Amino acid sequence: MCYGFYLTYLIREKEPGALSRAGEDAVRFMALSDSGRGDPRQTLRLLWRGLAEKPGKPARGRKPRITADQIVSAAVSLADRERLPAVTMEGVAAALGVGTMSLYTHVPGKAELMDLMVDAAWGELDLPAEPPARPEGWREQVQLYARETLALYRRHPWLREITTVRPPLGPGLLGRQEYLLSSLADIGLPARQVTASAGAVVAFVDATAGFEAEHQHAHEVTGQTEAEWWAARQSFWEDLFDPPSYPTITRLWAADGLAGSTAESVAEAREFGLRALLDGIEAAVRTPPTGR
Amino acid sequence: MCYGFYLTYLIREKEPGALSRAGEDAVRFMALSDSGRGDPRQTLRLLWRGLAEKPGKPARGRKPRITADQIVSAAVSLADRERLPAVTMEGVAAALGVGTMSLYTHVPGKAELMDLMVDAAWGELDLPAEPPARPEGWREQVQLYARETLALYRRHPWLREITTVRPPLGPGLLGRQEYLLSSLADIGLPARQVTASAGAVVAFVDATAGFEAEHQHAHEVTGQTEAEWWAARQSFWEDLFDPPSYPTITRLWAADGLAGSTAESVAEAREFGLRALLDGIEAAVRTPPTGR
DNA sequence: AGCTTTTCCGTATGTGCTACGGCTTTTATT
DNA sequence: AATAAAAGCCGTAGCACATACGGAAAAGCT
Repeated sequence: MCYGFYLTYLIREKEPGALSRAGEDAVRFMALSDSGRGDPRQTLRLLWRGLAEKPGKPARGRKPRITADQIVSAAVSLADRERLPAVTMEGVAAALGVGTMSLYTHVPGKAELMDLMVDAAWGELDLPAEPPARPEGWREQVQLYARETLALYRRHPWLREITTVRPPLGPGLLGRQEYLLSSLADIGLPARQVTASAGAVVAFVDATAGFEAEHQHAHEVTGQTEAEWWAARQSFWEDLFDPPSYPTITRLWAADGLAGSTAESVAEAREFGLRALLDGIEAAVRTPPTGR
Repeated sequence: MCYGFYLTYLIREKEPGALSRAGEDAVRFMALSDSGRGDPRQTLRLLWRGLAEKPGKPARGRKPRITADQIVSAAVSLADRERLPAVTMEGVAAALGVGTMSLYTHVPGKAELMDLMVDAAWGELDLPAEPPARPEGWREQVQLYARETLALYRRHPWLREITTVRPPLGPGLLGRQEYLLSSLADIGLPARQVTASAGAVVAFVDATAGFEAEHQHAHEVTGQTEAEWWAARQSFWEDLFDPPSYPTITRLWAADGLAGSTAESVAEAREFGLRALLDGIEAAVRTPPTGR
């Protein structure tokens, strides 16, 4: 999750000056869940497999029983249903009715499969580029992004479990970036702040959407409701929590005005925060804060 | 990462009405990296092991060679140096010079160890409760939180790799919540918006700090600089990127005004976003947005 | 000394990724 | 046709890791 500053990458680097040849990438660190090691060229070709379906292919050899697309969507539905740990090469292969190792004919490895899953998911966003469907003001456009992202995370809560510093350069994420940047490009900010504000929006929206989605799915997957989770920890309040040490928590607890379900509170924080963020961006348009 | 709405939990649930007895929690889903399954009681006791060092302990049986604290800090330094995947029970035990299985005497399992690591890390935050060291205005207090959090993530970039919907109820996280809530409790917002704004702040600050930290450490760990990473993907720009399909990205790229290193851009987005968020909260104080 | 309690840890099991290499299927060449 | 070449399929095996189990070792108690 937190593709926060992806756009930063997208924009900044054009320098063709290669350094390490890197036909074989250094083993990428794995965080959250892994994503993209191996030969980046190959992964890129897979990410953009929609294009470049080379037409005059000789097509020799055995006919493939499965395609990369099928593998990706099988993996995605597995993850949708049972979360990321359930996505094993065995499981995906079984879902397709082939042997485990057959997957490796179409996909370099699990990390690359993750990249493909991520980009496929982001590609689902419906962010119209043209006025009929596209909302009018930039605020509305950003809010559409926020809504779509929340819906996306709800459909695919596992998105949150895959890191993306140095994310897949695929059409899905690229499309998202284009949309957001185009929304913010001409509101009157200097270029630098266009990037900054877009980065801030993505960071906030992704974080809150991811959290909310995971929160909701936690119940479905564990079979444990939030109330049950708390109940199992009731001894905390009885034995360990020391009110004088935490006066504000205690006070707010006593005041209680907050009520509502946790889900509601989370949603409120999301709404409130996004509005505040947009207000702040708007203020920056009127009065350049740093005066750059 | 994204402890976003932790405070929501902390405040909302007091209902003692237990549901499932749950001496044995349902297997908790693992996201990002796992955290906390097993008997919550035992984990809680470990989290608060600082207190409750029962004084009149008979102290029978073999003397322990290691303590939970030692295990946690060994795990933390391992993670600091080599990231989360390097934290294996074997590795931690080896660092302490004991057999692998000895760890299980002091810690129920790896998931619980993660919880302990997380709470220990958050406990490092230096957030003074009293005026001498504590800044004056609430904005400054929140900014102090942001600075401290950024520093924390830089020290412990693996924090980002551990999920925390339903996080460990330990002193570290509790302390953080108390600080933030106390900063925002009396600025003039209704209780409900105190929670919302605190949630928004935590979501944003955590997301950006986590991203920035991971970004920086990516280089150190992989040995691959960002430039190298891009170089390995140069073929993307040459063969796959279609400028007409992404006009804004192309335009901003051409404009280039953004310059600076990616690290700078990330930092800018963080600063810009936090300022905007605080501005928005301040505006909400003056003019209740929903009028609740 | 013998008993109890607590800790230590070797072994074994299960899960998961993936390298390897043989096999099958399909097309091209002679 | 017969043979070669290409492409895909997948069984086996190796390795890494968490952890259940159970016995050995150490410390105090009676």
